[in-house]
Amino acid sequence: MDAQLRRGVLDVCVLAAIKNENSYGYKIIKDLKPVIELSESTLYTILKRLEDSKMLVVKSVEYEGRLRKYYHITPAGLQRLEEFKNEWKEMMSIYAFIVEADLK
Amino acid sequence: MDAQLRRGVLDVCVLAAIKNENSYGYKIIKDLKPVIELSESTLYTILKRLEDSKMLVVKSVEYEGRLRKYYHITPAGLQRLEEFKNEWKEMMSIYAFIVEADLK
DNA sequence: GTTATATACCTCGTGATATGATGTATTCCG
DNA sequence: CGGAATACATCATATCACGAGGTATATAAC
Repeated sequence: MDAQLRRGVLDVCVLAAIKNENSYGYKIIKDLKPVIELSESTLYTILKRLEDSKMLVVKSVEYEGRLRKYYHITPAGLQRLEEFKNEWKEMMSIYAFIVEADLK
Repeated sequence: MDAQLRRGVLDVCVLAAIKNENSYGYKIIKDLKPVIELSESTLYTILKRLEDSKMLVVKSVEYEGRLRKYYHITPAGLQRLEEFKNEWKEMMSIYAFIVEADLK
C-alpha cells in the first residue's frame, strides 16, 4: 500500500483499536494486524502524538513484573473518529473523480 | 480535510487531471478546484516528482507570448492509477474496521 | 497611462511524519 | 541454558505539502 495513503488512516486506526477497550501497545499491534500492519516504532510515535493532542490518556499498570501502559480514548479522540467519517465522504467524491477520469 | 489524508490522493488527482487531455499547471489547478484545492507551490512540487518518477512527460510550448508546459501521462502513470484503485479496496476494508469499531 | 487582475512559471525553508535500526528488560517454553 | 514472545523506548533519515516569495506577459478597468 502506498505510504502516503497509509498516513491518512494510521492515527484513526489506533483510535479505533482502543475505542471499546483500554489497550496497550503490544496488543494494539496484534489487534490491528489483520487490518493494517504497523511496526512498534511507528505505533509508539503515533501513541505519543495522540497523547500530546489529548486524544487519549495513559495509565501505567504493573502486570506480571512487566510495565504496561494502558491507553484510554478521550472525548476528543471520539470526536476525531466522527470527523474522520465526514472526511471520508470527501474522499469518496475525490475517488469518484479519479475513477470517472479513468472511464472517459 | 486532514493533511495526511490529502497526501494520499494528491498525486493521483493530478494524474487523473491529465489523463484524457494534455494539460498545464494553471489549468490543472482550475480543473481540480471543484474536487480538491491545491496551491501552485504544491502542484509544481508534485509535477516535478511525477516527472522524476516517469509518470508523466513534459513538452514546452510557446502560447501567446507566454511559456506553457504541457504534461502528458505515460504508461507508468496509467499503471499508477490502476494501482490506486486496488489500494482503494484496501482502504475500504480499513474504513469498514473503523466504522465497525464505532458501532460497538 | 497607470493600475489591477488573470495567466503562467519557479524555488526555498519549514514543520510534520513513518519507519528501520537499535536498545533494555522480563517471562515462558523446550 | 537459549530463544521466542512480551513490552517498552529513542534516534536518524527520507519524504512530503505548503506558505512566502520571485519573474513575466496580456487584458480589462479606471
